Amino acid sequence: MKRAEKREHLLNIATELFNQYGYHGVGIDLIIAESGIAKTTLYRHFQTKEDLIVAVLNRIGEQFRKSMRQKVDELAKLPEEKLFHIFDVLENWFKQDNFYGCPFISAMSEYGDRKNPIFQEAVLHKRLMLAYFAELARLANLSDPDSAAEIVNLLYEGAIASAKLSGDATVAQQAKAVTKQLFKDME
Amino acid sequence: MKRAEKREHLLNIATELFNQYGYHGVGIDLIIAESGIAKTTLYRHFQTKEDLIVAVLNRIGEQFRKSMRQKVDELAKLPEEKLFHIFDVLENWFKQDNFYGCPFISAMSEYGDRKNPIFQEAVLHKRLMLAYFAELARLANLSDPDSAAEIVNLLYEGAIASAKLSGDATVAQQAKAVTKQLFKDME
DNA sequence: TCATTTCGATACAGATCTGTATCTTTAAAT
DNA sequence: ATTTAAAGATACAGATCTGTATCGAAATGA
Repeated sequence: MKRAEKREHLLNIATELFNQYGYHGVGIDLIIAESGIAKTTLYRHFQTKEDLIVAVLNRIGEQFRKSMRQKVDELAKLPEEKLFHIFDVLENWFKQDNFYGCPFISAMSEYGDRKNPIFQEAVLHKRLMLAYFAELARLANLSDPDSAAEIVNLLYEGAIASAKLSGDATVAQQAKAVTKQLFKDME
Repeated sequence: MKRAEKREHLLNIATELFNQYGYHGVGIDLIIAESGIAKTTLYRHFQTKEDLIVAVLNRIGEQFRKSMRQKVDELAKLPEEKLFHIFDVLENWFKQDNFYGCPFISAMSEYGDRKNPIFQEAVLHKRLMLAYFAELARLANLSDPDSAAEIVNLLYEGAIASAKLSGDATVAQQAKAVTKQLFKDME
């Protein structure tokens, strides 16, 4: 395994463990045990545990946003409909076996200091998601796309929280239905 | 200080610390240092740290729901309007200096096993909140109060997450406006 | 007043945490 | 083939965690 591959492998393992057991709930020792990579090597790639967490969040943030864009583009026949399909993507996420809630929300819970780089990485991802919603709202020809994006964001965050709480993926379709009702005739 | 008072004092201190720094982020030693109560005494009241966390969640859940009811009742002139005023209560919560997000959401993040009593205590509170929303939806004469409650719950949870993320309390009014628009003429 | 009992302060036990130092092995390059 | 550099395994350091054991003080009851 090459150097870059080991870094990727460490990030994959760490992501899974953090998502399931939380950030404080997973120690470096568990990550190296599960990954089979030496502790020295881990600390050569990531100077501290916080650096590792930031790297994990940065990576899954990029992956999530890219995947969201792709799946929305696949689902939507018309650009105007893309905004609604984010909830179909959510629903599939909720149905996955390794859905343990939003890693960014969890990170903010455990590292609540706004100046902490972990918190800021979470804020960055959420702001990029909000910007994406505004982009889709413009494609839907909504009169106030920024305001629409914030409302969609409320339903989006609410759906994630509710799905984790109830274990019921259908909340995504509820959020979708509300979004449709709100923006059906608001061009 | 009597025995019962010490228990209350411990719960108050623990609540504040857990909310600010997270559950794994606060050790028993910090709680006893801040409260000025002996460790022996703490462990006489709460057998384990998890028991303490469950007690904290149970207590703030009861306080929160009771306070929510009282404030909604004060704000609403008509029973039909009560459903909307939950977001005014939320807004005041968001504006407080010691708002660090929802303690129950944080608890579920850190103790993600659904069988964990901590997780279950969080689920209990959220289900009681949902039942309260349904109660208010019935007061508003909505045709499908249970379904309305679930929609309100999405906006409610979304507002909490967004407020923590952005530090902006106005999301509560956005959620309120959306709720009004959705249920204005749906009696 | 004296015995009993409850409670508090402290030290400690044992586990676990992050991060480093040491030493061996492997790989690469000349 | 020999030197050099990188990487791995392991042990360890020092801090912190939860929970307990010990011992002294204070309150209570007869």
